[in-house]
Amino acid sequence: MEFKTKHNPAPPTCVVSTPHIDYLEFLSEEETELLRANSRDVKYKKGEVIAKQGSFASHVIFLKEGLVKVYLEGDQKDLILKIVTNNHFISLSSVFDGNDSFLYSVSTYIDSVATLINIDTFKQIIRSNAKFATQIINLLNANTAQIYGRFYCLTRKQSHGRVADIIMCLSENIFGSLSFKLNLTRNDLADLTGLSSESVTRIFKEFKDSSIIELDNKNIKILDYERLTDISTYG
Amino acid sequence: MEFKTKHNPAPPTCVVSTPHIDYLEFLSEEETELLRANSRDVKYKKGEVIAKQGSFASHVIFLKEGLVKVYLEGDQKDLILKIVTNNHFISLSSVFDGNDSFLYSVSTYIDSVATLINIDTFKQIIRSNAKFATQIINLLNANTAQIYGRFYCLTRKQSHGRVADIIMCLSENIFGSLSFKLNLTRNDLADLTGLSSESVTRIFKEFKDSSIIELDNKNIKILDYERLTDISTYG
DNA sequence: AAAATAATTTGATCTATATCAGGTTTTTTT
DNA sequence: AAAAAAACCTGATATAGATCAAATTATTTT
Repeated sequence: MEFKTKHNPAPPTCVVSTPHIDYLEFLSEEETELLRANSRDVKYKKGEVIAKQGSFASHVIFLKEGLVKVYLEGDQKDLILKIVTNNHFISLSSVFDGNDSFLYSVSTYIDSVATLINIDTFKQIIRSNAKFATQIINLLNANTAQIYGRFYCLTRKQSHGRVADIIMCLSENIFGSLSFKLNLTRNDLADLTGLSSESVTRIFKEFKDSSIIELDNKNIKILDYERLTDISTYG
Repeated sequence: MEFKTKHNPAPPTCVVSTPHIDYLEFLSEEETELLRANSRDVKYKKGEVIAKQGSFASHVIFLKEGLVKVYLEGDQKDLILKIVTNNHFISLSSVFDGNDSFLYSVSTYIDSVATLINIDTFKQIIRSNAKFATQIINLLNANTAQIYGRFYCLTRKQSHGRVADIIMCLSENIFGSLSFKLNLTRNDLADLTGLSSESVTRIFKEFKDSSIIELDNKNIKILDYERLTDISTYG
């Protein structure tokens, strides 16, 4: 029997997959109350912009419900940094002295609810509660690890590997199942993989023709996970 | 007179340009002593590997002297995440519960001295000193902002823009002068820009021919900074 | 249900940049 | 100083994936 050692275990490339966060766990009753008093839940419809790159970040955003993308805008095409699922912080990187503006934009894929937490309150708690600060550091690091993985994927892998990556990441981290109904357009997938929508189409078809996935309109089923992994690492 | 508003000020794409850090400033005498007792300075020669991706991170690395690159290894070509200059932390992202391994490799461009700080000691201080933790969070965020900028550069800009970026970043953040002697090979530059060394050569020549830079062997002088900026944003 | 709109597929072409191969210059070693 | 090795430059060619255009299929609106 072969003993396989996993080296370089690849971080997920589309989504930050930290466990759901009960951020209140590390706070005293007082602190919890303070945070509650300075938070507000806001509903967003599908496609709406929650945060705009460059604008003043007066709050930290926690995604209570929904699914959003976090992306960089620039003179060229947008760059999607990550997808964030419910019960995760979206915008911790703006908790940053001297530059209280959003580094990126955030918009919703589906109807969503976000908790907006006043940034000064949030900072104040970080400055006084080292346990909480440690947790935040851990989250920031998980985020960094994921961004690195995605950075590597988009700069070093070619089209087939990228598409394989995104299929696996959606399956594992968003839908939690080998078969799922994709509520993203080919264009969304193109944005996510950094390819053109035509290329995504073609590669999906190839995967289908070689029975790696089953594909019926928007329904995807992964048939050969191992081959997908191979394509991801070597393609 | 035109009033120019800078929007989307681009973060540096090659290097983390936080001010030099006196990380002891936020520590009590006791803590400073504790840290000192659990730190060690180590000398590295040019080209040596200071940290290896995937290996156990038993310490946090602070670069006291020198110049290093931080890069991801993978099945494809390496990806340089950043350059780190003296008096900066190199490996904060490994201060991360549950995954105490280096996310990346680090190697020196020139002879360097690193302070290796025991990771448990470091974590202990973070957990008990919220001011210090806040500082670390700020550093992590500065790092994140820089990685985003580089991510954007390498995935969205084409060759000319990338070369322009790297020239400007080296000038501003590493050498602090419009003319400098490059102690990096064309291959290093290729790695840094994600291009082939031949492409770097060609683009350097084009920039020279259109008097954007002066180029004599390894000596570079920026003649037309504005044009370089334009190329960076639109090229 | 029909019409209109949007998304997807497919094939043909184009293009930026890599790769390859050769010669030249610079740097290092002897 | 000569020889060897490394780095660099230049032109020719190859290629992955983008773009364009037109046809088909889904979805939304009327």
